[in-house]
Amino acid sequence: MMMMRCWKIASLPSSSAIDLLQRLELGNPKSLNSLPFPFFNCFYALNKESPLFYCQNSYFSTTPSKKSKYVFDKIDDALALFNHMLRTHPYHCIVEFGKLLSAIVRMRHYEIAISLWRQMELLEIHHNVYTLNILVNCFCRLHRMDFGFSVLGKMLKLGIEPDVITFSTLINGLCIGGNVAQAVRLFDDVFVREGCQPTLFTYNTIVNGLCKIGETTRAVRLLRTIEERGCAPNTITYNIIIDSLCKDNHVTEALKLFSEMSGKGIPPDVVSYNCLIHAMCNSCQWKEATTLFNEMVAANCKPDVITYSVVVDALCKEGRVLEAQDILERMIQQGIEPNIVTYNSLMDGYCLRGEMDEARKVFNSITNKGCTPDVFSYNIIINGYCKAKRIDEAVKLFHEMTQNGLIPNVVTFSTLINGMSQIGRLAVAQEIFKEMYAYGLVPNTIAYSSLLYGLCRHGHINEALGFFRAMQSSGLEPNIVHYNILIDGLCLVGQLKVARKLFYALTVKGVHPSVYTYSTMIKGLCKEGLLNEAYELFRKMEVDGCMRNSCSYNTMIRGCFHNNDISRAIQILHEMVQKGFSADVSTVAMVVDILSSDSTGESFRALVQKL
DNA sequence: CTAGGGTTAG
Repeated sequence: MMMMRCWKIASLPSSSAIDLLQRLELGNPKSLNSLPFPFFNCFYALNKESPLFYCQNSYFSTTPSKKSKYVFDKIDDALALFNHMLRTHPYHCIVEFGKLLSAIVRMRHYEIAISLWRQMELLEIHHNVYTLNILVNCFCRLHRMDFGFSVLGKMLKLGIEPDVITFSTLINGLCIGGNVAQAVRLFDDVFVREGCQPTLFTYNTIVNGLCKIGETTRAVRLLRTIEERGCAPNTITYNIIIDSLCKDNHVTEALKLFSEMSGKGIPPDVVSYNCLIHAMCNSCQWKEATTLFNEMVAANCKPDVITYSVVVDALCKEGRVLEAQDILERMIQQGIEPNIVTYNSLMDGYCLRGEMDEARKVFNSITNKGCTPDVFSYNIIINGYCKAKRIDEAVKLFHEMTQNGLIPNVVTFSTLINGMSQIGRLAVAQEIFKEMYAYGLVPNTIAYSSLLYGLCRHGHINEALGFFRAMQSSGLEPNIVHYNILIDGLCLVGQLKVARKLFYALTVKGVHPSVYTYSTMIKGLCKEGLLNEAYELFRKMEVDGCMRNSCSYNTMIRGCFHNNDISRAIQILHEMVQKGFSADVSTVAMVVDILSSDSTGESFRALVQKL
């Protein structure tokens, strides 16, 4: 740590280091080592633009400049400072306490910030609008809007007038909880009816809320309203909408807004480019992604760790892990250190290819690279082992993560449940499902579907139906994946009639069948020899607006083979090839099987030759 | 003190 401190100071030009210290009234660098007693570790930054000044085992005896803020690398250091401040009499001014609370909030320790806030209150350290706003924000982040609004009441009782930040924070809280309608209502109440002046922060919060619930069109309308009201949108306003348009697959519109902002003199930044590059990479438009990358460099927007991580992730998802490795090396050459997200993407890339030993190598090297595996890292590698049917290693890592102080989440549990379901260890899968509650977690739709899948796949259809009803009683709305699993499970145990009934009831339930639903139903019908009905459904699905994919064709062709309708199989095979799809492994296996059989092989060959 | 971008499960 000592070395690190020296490096930090040494990395500053000496004149600016001394200047910095003088502004902090801490004397010259040497005096740091002779400070009275080890106390706390903290970074003390003058402001965003200033270099960080690392200060270990020291404390500040004087009040630093107004713009300064605390940056801690450990929560304990923040607590040590707090305790120190409580022991100092008379107390530090509330502004200093506010800065400390704000540093804790930046570390996302909302509960701790609330607890310190309460301690201050008990010690009759008077809060101001700043510390009250921080408290509001903490409750908002913890999804406790009820308490957030109580703080508003408290402010009024204390005679402290809530300001635009108080309301913007509350509006943001409502948006975070998906309660955008209420957020808009609060906005109208405060800023329209009461005639308060919203800031761009307030508008951007609403724009973001609308985008996050998929109301991008409304967000664009709000962008126009903001302009009409004489408030100039900024880069962030545009970035929020550009990102949302990209995620909705409206990349053309996103690009339109992108050029619009430049035209208005609102400069795109690294975030704007990252959103667009992300969209291009994910849709395999590599040429466009490269153009944007070069453009951003030319526009003096330096690609950052997120830019490179986006590219690494997209390459990995395409199975191009070696190219991803190249990018990773290039980013290091450019002086940008990969972070845990970059390594997680790379690791997942190997997992997706089933190359678990390579994935493990990445996992094991994370610590050496100066990063710490997080819950994502463990979830990714656990999933990799589950998919590779190496369940023991998955379980071992689950225990390892808890030993390392990481708290498994719903994804961890769902992954393990699915892994156990896949290999038929249903009792264990059910145990893990129950274990979730012990961790204070609430299973979501995916957690339910993981176990539902196991029950169905292994023929426990009645248990599955009961479990499905339990999910509904818990207030979760079933989606198409649940129905796909149930329909498949019903077909598997020969309950075709029930499966069919469920299939035709989907639209009434307001759930749209997916390509997979059709394939499942077609497979089920073929299994019971109802080839004509299956074929009718195969034709009808596109009429109903569900485009056939490779899986649909393969399922239908296998169904034909299964029912010995070779000529129909060939007809559909022909159509499939014309559409640019190809036979999958099990279809090819069936074709090979038929070709090698004496009875049908001959006629099959004859028919194939006619194609 | 309030607003934006990248990673995981069915």
